[in-house]
Amino acid sequence: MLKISELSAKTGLTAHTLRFYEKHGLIQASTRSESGYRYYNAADIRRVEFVKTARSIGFSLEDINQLLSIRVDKLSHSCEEVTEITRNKLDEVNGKINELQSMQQTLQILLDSCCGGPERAIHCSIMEALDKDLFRNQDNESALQASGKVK
Amino acid sequence: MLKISELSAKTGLTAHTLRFYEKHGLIQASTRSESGYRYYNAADIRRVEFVKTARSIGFSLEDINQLLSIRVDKLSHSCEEVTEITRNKLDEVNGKINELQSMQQTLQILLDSCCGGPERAIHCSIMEALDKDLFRNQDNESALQASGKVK
DNA sequence: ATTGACCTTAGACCTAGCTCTAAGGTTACA
DNA sequence: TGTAACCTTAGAGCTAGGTCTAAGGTCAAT
Repeated sequence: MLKISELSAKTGLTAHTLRFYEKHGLIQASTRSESGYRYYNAADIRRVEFVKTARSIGFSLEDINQLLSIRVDKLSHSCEEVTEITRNKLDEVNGKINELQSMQQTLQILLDSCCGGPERAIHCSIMEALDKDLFRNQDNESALQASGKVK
Repeated sequence: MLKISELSAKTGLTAHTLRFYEKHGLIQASTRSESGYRYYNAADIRRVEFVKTARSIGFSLEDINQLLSIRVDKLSHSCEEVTEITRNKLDEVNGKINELQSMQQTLQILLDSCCGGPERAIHCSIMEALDKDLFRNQDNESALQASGKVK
């Protein structure tokens, strides 16, 4: 049975975070001392590790709550339910990657278009691009190329 | 000279957002009526469009504040300053993409490892993987493959 | 018995970028 | 003159996941 600071040391999660997870229904100390101290047994600890692992993969606390309710009663749940949570998360991650890759491309085009030197910014092609709003549509690259700013 | 609702219609930003940007020093209505109504002239509008464009690329409001202070006095600033802001943003975006791609890989491996069917979750390989903490290090794929869960 | 390290709770604070509400003043049109 | 649609401000609320504080109780070692 571990006290909260010992569990904190074992898991790398702060005592604050452990209490926060408890408040949100993710974990629990199945025993409390008379004075109210939390004591975590082996099963409690495994549950905390599960949460930590799921969190490190990127699952939200809400996702994890769902996964945990499957975990405590696996007979009543199917692999399909687990894969659905996982697939939803993957879709979300893929969506974010696409957004970021779009930003990445635009930023790279901007960088390629500018000399980047000590010249005064009076004709800086990045500033011009932002001013001319070459990004109204998805056609950034061709718009910038048409503007003659890409090397 | 546009009133705030007209500028809102023109830019697609809400009046709330325009006031919010003003509060954060990004934009301004250079004229106010006697009763306090904001009136935006052509230069004000171009500045708002600049902010909107920069925002759509992913620059933070703080980045945009820096870009704007360059924009109003280009003679005192260099292309180098502009590219530094842009490069920092690109680095940040690349960092996020890397994180997300790592999640993506892990989630894909999990999905590949599970039947995803109506079977009871009692031996679900995703649940097992989360329980066994196969993600303590970066070696996710080989750990999962070693566990024999990848098809 | 005292000290210092630990534990408890409720609740405030943080980020970033909005989004909305309340309470009231202004303007345009019928 | 009425009323609907607009405008103003200050400030609260939202998301997500913590992070921290205050005020106080407990425990172990000296």
